Amino acid sequence: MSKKAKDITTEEKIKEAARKIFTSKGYAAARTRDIAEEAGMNLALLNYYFRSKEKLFEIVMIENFMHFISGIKTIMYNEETSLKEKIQILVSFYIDKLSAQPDLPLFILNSVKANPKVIKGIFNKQILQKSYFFKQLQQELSKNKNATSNPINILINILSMIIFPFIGQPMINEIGLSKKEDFNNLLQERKKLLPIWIMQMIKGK
Amino acid sequence: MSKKAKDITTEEKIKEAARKIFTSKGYAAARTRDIAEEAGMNLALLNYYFRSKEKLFEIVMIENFMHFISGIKTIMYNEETSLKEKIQILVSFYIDKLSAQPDLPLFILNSVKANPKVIKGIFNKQILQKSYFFKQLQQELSKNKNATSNPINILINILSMIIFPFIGQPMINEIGLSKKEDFNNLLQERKKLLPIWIMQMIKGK
DNA sequence: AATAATTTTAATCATTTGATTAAATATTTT
DNA sequence: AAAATATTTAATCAAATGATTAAAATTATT
Repeated sequence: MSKKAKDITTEEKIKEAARKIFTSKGYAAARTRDIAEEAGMNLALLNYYFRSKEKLFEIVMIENFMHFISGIKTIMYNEETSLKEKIQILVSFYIDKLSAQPDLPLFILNSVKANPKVIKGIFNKQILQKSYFFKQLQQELSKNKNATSNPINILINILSMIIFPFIGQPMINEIGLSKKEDFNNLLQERKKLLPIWIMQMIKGK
Repeated sequence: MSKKAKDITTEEKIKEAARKIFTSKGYAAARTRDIAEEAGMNLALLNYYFRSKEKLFEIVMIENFMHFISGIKTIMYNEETSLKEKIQILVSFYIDKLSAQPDLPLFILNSVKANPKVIKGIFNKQILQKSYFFKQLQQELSKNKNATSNPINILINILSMIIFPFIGQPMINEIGLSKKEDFNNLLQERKKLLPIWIMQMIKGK
């Protein structure tokens, strides 16, 4: 096996293990020994490849975050789709994505809270406001005279209703769900209904 | 100062410091020394009064959680108010409450994820489903034939749209807000609009 | 094949951190 | 006031943890 090829494999194994451990336990509770064990590697390799726990975390966090918002841009900048279609695609895309990685949102929210700087350069006002989605949203809101709603508030509603079920899952399970109707059914229903609810908000009854 | 009176003061000081440190840093990142310093107390008093960091955390977490949902019960069981009024009250009550303690939701969500057992005994299916609010919600949803929405999904939407702005604040600030329109304005607008949006969902356009 | 460079391992370090202890101080009871 | 009880403090412990080191093993270069 060539040097470079091996490099990549080991590095990737560690990063993948780090992603798993950091995402499930959070930065402070994750021990470097957990990560090494998860990766099946010697503890020292962690520092050999990434210098420190903190550096490794930063890399994983930024990759996680970019992974999370990578889809959003392509959807938002598409000039072929209507506002309604964009919302439908966004909802389906993220509900599926987060179903596969349900720990991701809480991890990202905690990370951003602990270190808000990381968002800068990855996502900002410009990217949102230059998007075709934002223009379509503004246009549709302007049609509705009475409810003078800030487009940001609509965006918050979209994100919150997509993301919250995942970060609140343990609570939802305890408070609301019986055995039959499991969490997945709930999500499937939300895939259908969320776009309807959101369009109602935008159109104003 | 009497023995008992002093007891309460010291204990309360530690608990208050613990609440602050745990809520802002999370369990793992909070050091007992931080808490002792915040309380202006000797480190050993922590163990003298609460045996361990974990015990202290449990107490603070349960109190936080109960504090958080204490309001919900009284609002939900009130037979004098309409569904719409309940939602208006719920929204205003929690937006005000969380404005005063914006770290609380993320703390609770992390705690419940780390230890889902704690919810049991504090809140459960029974409490929700026996409430007058739940009956009113079911009744209103049944009027709407086409959208066969689970009442739980409506409840998730209510909670998510109230809570998410607080847990996503650092992200919202970076992505969406310019200097003028600050976070507080956003919240005030949401106080007015959230009940409208929710009622639209329930009535089905 | 011999040498050089890279990667991996086992052992160890230094700090941090939750917890304890024994003595000192303060408070309550008699 | 004396004795008993409770609270507080300073010092210390033991375990956990991030990091380092020097040697061993592996891979690449000549």
